[in-house]
Amino acid sequence: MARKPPSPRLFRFALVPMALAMGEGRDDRNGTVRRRRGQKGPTLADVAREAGVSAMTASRAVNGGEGVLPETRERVLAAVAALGYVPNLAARSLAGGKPCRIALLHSNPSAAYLSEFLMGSMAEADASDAQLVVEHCREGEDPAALVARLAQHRIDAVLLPPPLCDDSALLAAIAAAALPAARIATGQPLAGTIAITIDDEAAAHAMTARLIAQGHRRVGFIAGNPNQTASTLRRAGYERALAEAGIAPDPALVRQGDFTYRSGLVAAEGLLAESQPPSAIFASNDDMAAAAVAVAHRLGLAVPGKVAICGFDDTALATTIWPELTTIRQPVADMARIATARLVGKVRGRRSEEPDHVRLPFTLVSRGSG
Amino acid sequence: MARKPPSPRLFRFALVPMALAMGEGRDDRNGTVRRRRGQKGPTLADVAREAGVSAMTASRAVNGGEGVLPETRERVLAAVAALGYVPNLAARSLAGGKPCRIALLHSNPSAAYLSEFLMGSMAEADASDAQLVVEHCREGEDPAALVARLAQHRIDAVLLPPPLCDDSALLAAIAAAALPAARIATGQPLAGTIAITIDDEAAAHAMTARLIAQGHRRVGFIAGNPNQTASTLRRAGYERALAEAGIAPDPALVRQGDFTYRSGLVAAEGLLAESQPPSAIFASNDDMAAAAVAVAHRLGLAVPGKVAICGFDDTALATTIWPELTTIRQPVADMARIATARLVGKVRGRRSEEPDHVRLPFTLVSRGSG
DNA sequence: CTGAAAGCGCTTACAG
DNA sequence: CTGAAAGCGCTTACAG
Repeated sequence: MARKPPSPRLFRFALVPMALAMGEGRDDRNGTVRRRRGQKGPTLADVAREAGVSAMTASRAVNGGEGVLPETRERVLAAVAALGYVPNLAARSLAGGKPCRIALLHSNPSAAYLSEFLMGSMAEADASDAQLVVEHCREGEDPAALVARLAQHRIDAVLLPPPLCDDSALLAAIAAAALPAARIATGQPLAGTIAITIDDEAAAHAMTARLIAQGHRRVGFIAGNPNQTASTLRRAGYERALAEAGIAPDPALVRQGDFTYRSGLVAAEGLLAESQPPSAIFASNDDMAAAAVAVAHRLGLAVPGKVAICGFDDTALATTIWPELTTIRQPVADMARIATARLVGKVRGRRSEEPDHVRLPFTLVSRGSG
Repeated sequence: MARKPPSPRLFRFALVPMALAMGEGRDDRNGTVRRRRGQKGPTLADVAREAGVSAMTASRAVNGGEGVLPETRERVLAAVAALGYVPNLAARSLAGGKPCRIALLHSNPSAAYLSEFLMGSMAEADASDAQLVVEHCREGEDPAALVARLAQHRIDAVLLPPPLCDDSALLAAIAAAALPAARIATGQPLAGTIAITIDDEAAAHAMTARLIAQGHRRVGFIAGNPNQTASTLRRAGYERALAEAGIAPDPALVRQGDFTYRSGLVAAEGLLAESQPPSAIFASNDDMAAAAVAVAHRLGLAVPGKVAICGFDDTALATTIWPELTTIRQPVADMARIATARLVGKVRGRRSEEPDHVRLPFTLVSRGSG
């Protein structure tokens, strides 16, 4: 016996609730409807249904929750937890319409610095739904060409770790392109760009003062590459500490380095060959300090017994060699994280009351070398 | 005089072409239509219009171009170039429905290795439209908890650089979760997982054979941490080279290290204190080789004059110290790139005829130390 | 405070 | 070989 077709009215009743039950009116009842489901986990719609609200409200609750009744918000968050909902970033960024691509420009691939920097940047980019792109700048590359390349890649902002943070030609090209930029660890913040630094002068002062407090009166100093503005600040900190202790600066105790181990070798050899050699050497970075340690050992000088040696940066090398280096640690990952967050804010047009220049605290790490 | 309303037919004609001319039926003629444009550059639709094809065809031409007339393809590509079109990754991944999140798991943050690894992985992830997530594994973390965390983050596959590539408990948990994994630089490829390696045995053999060819008969060896399978292979290569040269192995010339500088210091001191010290030392990594150089210098032994010293890995340290280390370079970035590409292929269900184990060529880098 | 609708830019079925 | 339509999961305007 043939079944009677349902009346139009009944049919509609049967259809609507089912569709609703399936979620967002999707039609799963027959094979004629095309489906394409990429995501494995639950979607916002699933969360909304679970919480008994609209997708909109669920979205609002998930993102900050502004303008949502606390009670509603709780309900949505409970659904999120129950379902194990994780937002689909692609959908979010497509719908949001505010893509944000940030380029990390680097020329001097100091691997240790770069990897810590990347950790911070990537974490922040991930959290802010921004995309991080790493761009290597070739030595002496034309800044204009570089900036053109960035435009081609739809870069919205740039992260400039040292030494690029102090490259004035590059800075000018970036400014000309009106690209937001964040300079990390520069010694010379500029108006119009974000600068995340530590107080290099204060850090160098602290290290030198510590040495003086230990009784050292002849403290040698190995300066960093003058192409980095932080070098000047470190030297200024050293000189101020000396002055405060009433120690007359001795030009013979200051040598120019360029941040390389080689330059540290030369500088330390010079310092330790002085007729009145220093009893302590403060190098402007760890590579040069490590070189000083090597020279001391070669000369049979105990470290720190005969000569105390301190570095700056707390790179991997500081804890690789023996004795391990007393040095200054910068919170590189945090600096990168903050710089990235600021840039995302700028790109997304967030109105920020925060100052463009952020100074993070450094740490004097006391280890065996001095 | 009032205008006559257009006939229905005319109206439709007027509407359709205008909409087409505006692109994809968007209606820009009055303010009542809501717009929301996130992207700054041209879209695929713009390219399609410029090339006089449908968006579909433009899409096909842009992606590989399978099943598109060469001529059509050329036209689309010309439009891409003319407009400076760059695909919107968010849209692509949302529509593609094949999101791919790859986690880079690391426990031993050898910064130099990690940053080079990241460069390769990020570049490939970017090109493949996959998302790279960096996950740090705490020392002795419960593998099951880690894998659960990965699931929570919707990770589709994992990248395992050393030493995690050899962590059997972790490997088991990953296998249990059916997560595709790529092990990089493991000494022991396994069925079911991707392994990207160099031939550690051959590399160590080459280095040792070179030393022997230089006239060294007493070649010391500092072994690596046994928790990395590559350590065994390096030692095997050293022993084979000795055997091939007819040199009887001397147990006094082999010391156990653990890849740290400290362990290299101890091993080198032992080796050089032998009554018949080696004239060359081959350390299983650069940190230990650098330590050996330091010990030699402290003992007043010229490097390589009195004792030649070689390392393995070509990390930043190899070119930081003086003399610079002769060592073996692994193409870390390429290894990471290939591993990432393979993983993306697996996740996207690409049928691959390629073997699961890929061996890349290494390079013996000859520098000043030996 | 909450929701129905449209849309982000692209690709996947499905047809020709 | 090519295309019109639907849909990916989410958010933005716009209304209540």
